Amino acid sequence: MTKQVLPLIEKIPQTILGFLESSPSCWSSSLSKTTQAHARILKSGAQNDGYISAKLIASYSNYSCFDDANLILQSIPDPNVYTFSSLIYALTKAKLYSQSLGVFSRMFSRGLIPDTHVLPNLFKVCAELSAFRAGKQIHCVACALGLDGDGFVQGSLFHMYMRCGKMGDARKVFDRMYNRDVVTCSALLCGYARKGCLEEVVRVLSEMESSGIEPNIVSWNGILSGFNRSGYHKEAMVMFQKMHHLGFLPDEIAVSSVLPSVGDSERLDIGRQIHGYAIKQGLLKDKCVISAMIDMYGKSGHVYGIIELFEQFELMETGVCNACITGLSRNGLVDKALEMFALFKEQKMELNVVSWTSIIAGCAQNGKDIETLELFREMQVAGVKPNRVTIPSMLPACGNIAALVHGRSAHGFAVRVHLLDDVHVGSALIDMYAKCGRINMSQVVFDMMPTRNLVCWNSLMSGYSMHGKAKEVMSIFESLVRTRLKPDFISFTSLLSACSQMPLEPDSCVWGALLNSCRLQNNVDLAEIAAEKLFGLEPENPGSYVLLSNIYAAKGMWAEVDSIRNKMESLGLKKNPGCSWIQVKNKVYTLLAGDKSHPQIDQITEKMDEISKEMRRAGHLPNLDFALQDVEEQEQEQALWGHSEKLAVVFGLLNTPDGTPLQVIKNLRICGDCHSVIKFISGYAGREIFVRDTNRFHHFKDGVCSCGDFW
DNA sequence: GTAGGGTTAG
Repeated sequence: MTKQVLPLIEKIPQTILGFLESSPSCWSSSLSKTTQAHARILKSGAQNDGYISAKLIASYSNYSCFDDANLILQSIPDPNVYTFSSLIYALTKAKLYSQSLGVFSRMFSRGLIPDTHVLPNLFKVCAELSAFRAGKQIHCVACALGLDGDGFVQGSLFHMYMRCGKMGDARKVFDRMYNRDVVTCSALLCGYARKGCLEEVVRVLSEMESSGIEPNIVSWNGILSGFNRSGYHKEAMVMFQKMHHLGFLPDEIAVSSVLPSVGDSERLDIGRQIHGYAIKQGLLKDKCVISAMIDMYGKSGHVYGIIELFEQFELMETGVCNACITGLSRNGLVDKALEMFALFKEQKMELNVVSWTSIIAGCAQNGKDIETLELFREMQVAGVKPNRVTIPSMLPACGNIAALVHGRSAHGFAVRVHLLDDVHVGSALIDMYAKCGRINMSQVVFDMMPTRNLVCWNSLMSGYSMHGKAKEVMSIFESLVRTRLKPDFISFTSLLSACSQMPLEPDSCVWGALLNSCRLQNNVDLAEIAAEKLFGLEPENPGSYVLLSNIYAAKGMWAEVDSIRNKMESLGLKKNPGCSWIQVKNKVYTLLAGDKSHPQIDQITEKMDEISKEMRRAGHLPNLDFALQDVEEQEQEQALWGHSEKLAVVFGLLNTPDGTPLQVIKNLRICGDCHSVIKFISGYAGREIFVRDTNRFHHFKDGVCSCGDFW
């Protein structure tokens, strides 16, 4: 019997002592033994004894019967610290942290004083919940009770502050600890590395040396992983070299901890040296080393490195395959990545959420929007549950092609699995809704976020700016300035595109905006200046040539139009073909400008004729300023009717029930003629029509457009 | 009954 139990036993009546002296199996060898013991206790009237009830609580908790345990606690008229602490211990062990804290607060409010046994449990709870304030309060209680010199209390307290990232508090506890060993020192080293404090790391190392505590491989690996995980790449590489220099041979863990930093710094030279070292030490059998090495080559743009390592590694291991998919997509080889992914499926490889998210992100980042959505569906069919990384990876694809239905269902999923607290998920939703024309939903998502970072604010501002809502952008910017966050380049870009002060050196975006205003104002002279700047800044972008040519064409300056066309030809630049997308019944259809091979072309032409006649009858004439060829009027008119956004809208009219809103996206700017035709259709056909072009949103309703005919 | 190290997805 321990010292603590003996005084308790002296107070226990004789009948109860009988239970204690019987073998432990009588209490807790099975749940039924516990229930039997419970029944006997109730019969003997011993249930109100603090120690006996504590043992019962511990036994019930052992079988996760926390309700029974709680009931016992509540039924005792006069529970003691030991009774409460047995439940606190059990709940903490079962990771029911909030409940554990709840029991503690009940205990504390009854005036019971925590002891050196309860306190470590409480600090562990605070550590797991990152509940720094609660932890600090309990620390104060411990100090007031004079219990903060206890080794266990100090150890758990130190751990709690470390987990909460409070290095100052952790260090104060550390300095008072008498049982500092290599384990505690390693934890401290890792904590400082996570904060990027190279100086502190070096100081702790020298303190260890002077107090005769030798750092081991785990200490070094902790330093490496700490620096690496928080993005201190240079520091991670410095410490890797230092460790090697001091004679510690980096092992598998050291190598896989430092390689991500090497890749992020694009230090292919260092990466190759580590590769050589890994071969020499025989570390290339380890799956983490292989994946990290593949990842390093991928980040450094060395595709052959990826393939070579992948082919050398004999095992088909999920992590290694995932690293390959990411490495290939990162370097634009998304088709190759898709090919590999198909092969993995064929070979019945175990594909996890990282595998699916990797290929989904690869597709989304390489313009394969439709594939992205298909893979997202396929993933769920395969029984792999998307997570907080998958959702923000696939949402941009929904935004790009305005696949509102898919975006909404991803939103619904995020709600069901409680992902809305995540800033990445939130920002991606804000962006998706804005691009799908639902800026109000963007605002709703933003308003409901519990915490917001700069990306969330920027997404909302760029959303409003895309919708031409300058006032809103400015008022959001003002609110942003009132927070602790600091607006960055992106915030200012949204603000600038919404208003026109300009404290920065104009870049291609600004000159592009100016060129577009010249088109609106028919200002050829200024347009030529802006276009010249753009030709210098982005000589390979056909957009600025086309825009200037449009301005000439609108003024009937056909010689200038020709000269621009010749210039483009001599530079080998081609006008991007006009292309629009529309979603009909969950499927996205692509329509190309002037495409006469479309299966429904006859119906489309017929419908267009009908609309054209109706328009003429209503007094609208086609706006030939936007026809870009110097040809006869009738031909020009036909070219206008071949514009992809008109084709898409008419296609939508034909293939959806009356009254269904239509959603179209265009890869170029919408032309003025299309704008007035679509405005007309929205009234004539009674449809709400959303058209998103490369930089603006147009919401047509009852013959009017949200942009006020100015874009 | 406290306490240290790894890869691949945004």
